Amino acid sequence: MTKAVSLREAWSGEANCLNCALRTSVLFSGLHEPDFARIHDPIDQFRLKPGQHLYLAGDSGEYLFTVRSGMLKLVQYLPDGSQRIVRIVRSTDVLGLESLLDERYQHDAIALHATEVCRFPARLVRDLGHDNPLVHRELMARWQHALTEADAWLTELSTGSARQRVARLLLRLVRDRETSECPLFSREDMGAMLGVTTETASRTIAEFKRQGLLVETAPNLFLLDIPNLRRLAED
Amino acid sequence: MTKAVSLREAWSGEANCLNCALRTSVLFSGLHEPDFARIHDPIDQFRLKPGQHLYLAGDSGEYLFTVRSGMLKLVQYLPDGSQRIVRIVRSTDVLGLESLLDERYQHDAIALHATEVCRFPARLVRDLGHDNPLVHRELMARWQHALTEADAWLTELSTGSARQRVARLLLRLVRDRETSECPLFSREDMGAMLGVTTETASRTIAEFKRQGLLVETAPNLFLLDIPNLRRLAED
DNA sequence: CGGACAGCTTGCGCAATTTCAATGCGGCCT
DNA sequence: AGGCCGCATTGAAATTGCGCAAGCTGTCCG
Repeated sequence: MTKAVSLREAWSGEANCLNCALRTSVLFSGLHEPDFARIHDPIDQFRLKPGQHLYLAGDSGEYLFTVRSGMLKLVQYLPDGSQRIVRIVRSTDVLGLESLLDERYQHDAIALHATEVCRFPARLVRDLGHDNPLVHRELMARWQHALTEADAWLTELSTGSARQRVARLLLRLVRDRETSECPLFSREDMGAMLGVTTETASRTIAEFKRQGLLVETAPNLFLLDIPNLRRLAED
Repeated sequence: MTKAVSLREAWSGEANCLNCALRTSVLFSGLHEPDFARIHDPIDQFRLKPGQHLYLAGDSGEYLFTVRSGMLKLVQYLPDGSQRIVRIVRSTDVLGLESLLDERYQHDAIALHATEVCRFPARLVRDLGHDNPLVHRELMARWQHALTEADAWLTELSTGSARQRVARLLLRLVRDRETSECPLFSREDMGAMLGVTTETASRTIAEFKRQGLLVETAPNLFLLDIPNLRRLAED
């Protein structure tokens, strides 16, 4: 099944940006009502099931996306076929910035959970960013944010023992969240995020569960013992 | 010795941007002669000795820099004091993009070799990027480039065995270079780039030398056996 | 010249992680 | 119900990289 078909199946309607619930926190927070009149191309929304991809590395990127809900992974591959997850994006995050430069997508973007996204033509965002200083600034901020995230993955999730990395990943997943409840994903994905094997990820999670640092309230939904995990992460 | 004093000592004059040898490849490649008249603030140049820092994480960033020659490392620290080098920047690269957003610098920027940089007030770049679409685009391209580098460090330099990482680092250092000769840096820095210990970096380099994959033509200057290193890196 | 010093190298034992393989569990399909 | 499949888990052996300590080399400096 090709990507186009796959994404078409995920189509869930046209967005009404003016009344968007996320409007204050997304890319277009700098727009005022008159600006919206300039949006002629339709803004489509999509609903992705876990495992479904939004785009693949090398696709010619003519769209940016913002995440309304859910979570996606950005994956890169090595020549030997091994994969590394270089970032995860969640609500209000932006994907596909590289399309603003007419570049092809750098990663596979694959949903980890059920996910909703809005799609913007790159040309539209380029034009808006051109004329509207707030959008321009917001774009820079998005790029900087992605960069900060990437750097954090290098320092926090690619250094130290497996136990430390897992602890840091868990803490990162609940940061800026109201609850300390946290949906996890497959052990294989965790390994690919942390640069360890699937088995090590599994063993570590299992060990945390035995030690009470994690409580599994539902399949793959965990309650975290934040203070103790933090001690583990920083030590 | 404070940063200000340190940098003042490194001052090496005011730049003549209009006649800059790197003008076609730096941030301002989109500027035409009349634009340069708008540059009122002086553009200063600095010469850094190895180990000297350009700025430190947390400094309030009012300047961007471009590298004229040499090499710097961008370093982040973990709470436990361990450090990780998240990027290296070289000729024509830009540092301190975060200052465009009034953010504090995210890393320590420290010279690895003798290094020359130009310094631009963030305000100047912001204004130019505002009015000149080419500068605007160039800024986005710089951000994207930094992001691509960060992702490559995650996939290439933080995955696989120590031998593979070292090989990939070496290859990366000579990419887009005319020669396969390559100046290295301390084993400690190599370790911090690859997420391994100093000893492991040392052992691996020593082993490569014994195997003839590296020939040390001068202290810390190496000739690479690119085909065999590539085989090692990809396998 | 001698000594301190810093950085590279190396040896050795240990701990962590990988690798390969087996087992178990739950959902899903027929 | 039975069987299959994907995924998590666990075990055991093999490997890798770490941590610590010692030796080595070249430089700087008195």
